[in-house]
Amino acid sequence: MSNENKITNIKETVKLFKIFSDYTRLRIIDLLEGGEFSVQEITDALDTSQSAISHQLKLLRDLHVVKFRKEGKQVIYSLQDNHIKEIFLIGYSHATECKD
Amino acid sequence: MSNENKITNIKETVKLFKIFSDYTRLRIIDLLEGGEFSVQEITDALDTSQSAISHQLKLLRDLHVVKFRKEGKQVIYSLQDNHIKEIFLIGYSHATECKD
DNA sequence: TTGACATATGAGTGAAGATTCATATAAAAT
DNA sequence: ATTTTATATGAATCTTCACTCATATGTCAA
Repeated sequence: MSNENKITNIKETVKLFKIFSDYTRLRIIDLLEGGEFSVQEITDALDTSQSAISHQLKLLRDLHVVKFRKEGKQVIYSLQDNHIKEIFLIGYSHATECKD
Repeated sequence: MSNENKITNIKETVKLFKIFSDYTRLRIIDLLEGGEFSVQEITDALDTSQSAISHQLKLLRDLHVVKFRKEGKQVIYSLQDNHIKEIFLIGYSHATECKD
């Protein structure tokens, strides 16, 4: 592999890990693990401001981590693919099972 | 599981993912994948200031990601366990193989 | 023991990023 | 049509964090 590609790959990997490296975002992902939820439900569940949640959802949308559908005035979010689920679960188990 | 524990677990997971969410740190980890290297070698390989590298190494040390031994005036670093290697490689392959 | 080299570290700076605040948009209800 | 409810978003603020700069520590060589 070229050095350029190597750099690009590392940078992509950083981007991926960054998704999971914020408390609010990870709680959203953790919640959405369990199904689909409206912004309201997410906001209530995480006890965080609606605005903060919406900003993070925008981020996750832009990164193709979540998808959404509209239902009346509500917007229902869910995880985009299992891809994300997998990485989250692997990290979660590593972080919790293997204490040093 | 209690809610307290859940929160703690998520926070631990965030910490874990944060390790991998910086370009310099990830390059260090990627390099150390290949064996042990002195600070000098790391500094040269990553073309970054010695100070910046040392600061990140301190972080990685504190998080038990790397271990080190002294050899004369040199300090030789290597990865602490396979644990870290695994997560890095999983993230790396997800980030690079599965393009959207 | 003095000087050169390797690494570590505290303080300061700057940039990225997460939250708040105010407000916009859009759909439903009255 | 107007009000209420749900969500989104721009700007400002505040925080986190990575880097630089200066300097400390420690080891070897002369």
